[in-house]
Amino acid sequence: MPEGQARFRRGGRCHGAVEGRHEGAGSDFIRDIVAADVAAGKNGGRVQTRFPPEPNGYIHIGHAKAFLLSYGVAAEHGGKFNLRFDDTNPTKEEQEFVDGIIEDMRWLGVDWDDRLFFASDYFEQLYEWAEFLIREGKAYVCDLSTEEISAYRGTAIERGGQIITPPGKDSPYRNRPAAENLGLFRRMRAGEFADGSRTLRAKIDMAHPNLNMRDPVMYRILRATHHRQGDAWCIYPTYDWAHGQSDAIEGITHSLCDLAFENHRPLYDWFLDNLPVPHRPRQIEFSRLNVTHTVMSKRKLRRLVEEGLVRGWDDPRMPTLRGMRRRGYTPEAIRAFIRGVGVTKAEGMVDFAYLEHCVRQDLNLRAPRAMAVLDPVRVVVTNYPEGKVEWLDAVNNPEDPGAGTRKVPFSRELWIEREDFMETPPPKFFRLAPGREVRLRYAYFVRCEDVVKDEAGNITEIRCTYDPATRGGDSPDGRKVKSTLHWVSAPHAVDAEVRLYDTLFLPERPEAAEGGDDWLSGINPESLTVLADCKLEPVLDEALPGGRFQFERKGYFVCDTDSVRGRPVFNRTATLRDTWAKAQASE
RNA sequence: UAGGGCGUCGCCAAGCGGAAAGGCAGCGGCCUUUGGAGCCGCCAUUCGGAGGUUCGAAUCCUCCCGCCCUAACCA
Repeated sequence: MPEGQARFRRGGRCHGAVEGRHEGAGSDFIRDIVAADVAAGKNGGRVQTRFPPEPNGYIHIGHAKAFLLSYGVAAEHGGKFNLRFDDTNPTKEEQEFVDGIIEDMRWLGVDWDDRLFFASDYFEQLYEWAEFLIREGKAYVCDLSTEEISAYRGTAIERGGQIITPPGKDSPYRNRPAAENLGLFRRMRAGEFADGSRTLRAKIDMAHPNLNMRDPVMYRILRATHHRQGDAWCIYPTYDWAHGQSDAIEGITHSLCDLAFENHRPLYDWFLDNLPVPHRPRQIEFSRLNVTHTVMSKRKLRRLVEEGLVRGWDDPRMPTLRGMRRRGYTPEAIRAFIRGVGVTKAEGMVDFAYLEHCVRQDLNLRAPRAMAVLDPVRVVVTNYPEGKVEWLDAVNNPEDPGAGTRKVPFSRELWIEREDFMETPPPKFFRLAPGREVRLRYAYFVRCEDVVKDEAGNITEIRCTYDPATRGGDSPDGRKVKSTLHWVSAPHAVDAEVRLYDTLFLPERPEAAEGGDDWLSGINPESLTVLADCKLEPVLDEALPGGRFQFERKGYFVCDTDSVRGRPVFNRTATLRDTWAKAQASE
């Protein structure tokens, strides 16, 4: 089990302070089914699951829900988890994505030992089983075109404003003798026919109410170089024909997939029932994950990448695992999020705020703090000696005493956040203002004495005096200040670029936009803000890409791979909760 | 239309005939050298709707309504 051991089972409602949801995987209808199967001794009490990604793109947080579920279910029963690439369509699949998916899954802490498989490894077995079905009179070679197959299947048509679903019609090739089918099928494999000219179809029931059962296609002729098989094949199995049998070959006991395949389950079962398979897997469907303000289909994500709407699959705004990694999300936070949303058959849309909550909760405990001024304005401490520098003690993480302390340089000239000063402050503004005293974190109390402006009226400098008796930030006379500001010593500041992110889409449900490409119109033009003139305290110059910090009062940030020595780049993972900003926004 | 699913607080989600858990969001307050964190409190007389069965229903039955999926030689 990846995290924690406690299981929170049905009927075992937790009475203590810690509820199961936070400690273990919790329970859900799938775990209940699996537990019942184990209890009933099915499969000899064995549990084996799999995750079958198609290597045609990078995986996203929705895929994480799927493989974390399958991985978790197996782990909870001491079972096995397989990674199997579903590479049955050579025209769309690439090695690059195989490598990327493996990397992303490992990052999330998933382990499959030596059980890395490819559906293409089973092509020969699948072929043999296809011949078996032909000999049994349960599959036939069909010469109908795509359009004809669709028409014969009984595709829905509109008649007088009503949609009618006509029954299917048998293909004229449906009753070819087995021997003829066998010959034709072998010639299909041998490459004697043109692409798309024939298919092998299962002979099931053209009147079946479930369209998937109306003689589904098992093989199509397709001359394309496969990323692993090269040009060894010119016929390729369809998903329906490959999937259940691959599960059977691998000894999968519980084949978990999303609701889209619920309609396919009768077919999944039919193949297994009609073949001499070594094992009988069981398919169970659950609802896929949706998160507000983003899109979750590989097709759409690919579109964003290809049209340059984002900077790549690993753009920090993307819901891809590489994007989230670059954004600074931790594997632990993602796992907590997936655990938290649960597993059901109800299709929902999880609030992005919940994802943010999960990262904050994790990072609050682990991220070392540092001071960074994102939008700097100069402060001169007029009564502080010129040239003097003091290295003051700062706590690295108030949530973790073990994180220790560090030294922060203080001097006469400082940077503070432009928004932390107001010449004419509104009633609830606690920060710096003319005549007002505030605390500079870990340093001194300072009082604003004067403001210097340029001819345009912009503030160029805030002049303050400090109280030497408040060194470290405490006043011996018990004097209180209303706020504490973060700051950076100007001569010691590290110049940096900081990238702020907002949701990629403005609407909660971008895909709800009517038809076509309308979902693209929901793109947030301000999803990325680049701050080129930020001032960081010295320790941050030593940050390594991937290093996460809390910039005090500003949020969680991660060092980006674009960083160079002396000019670090940071991505904002998430803001801190900000009740002041909220109060202002509600005015 | 046919077939398959789903409908419990703004968002997730427990609940499985004895009578509405929890988390997120929101709202108050306490505390605070991060307007962060933490802590305390509030937040569904009601479970898509209507009937019915029952001493008792979110849980069982009937009908109705709404939403999603499939109708690729994609997965």
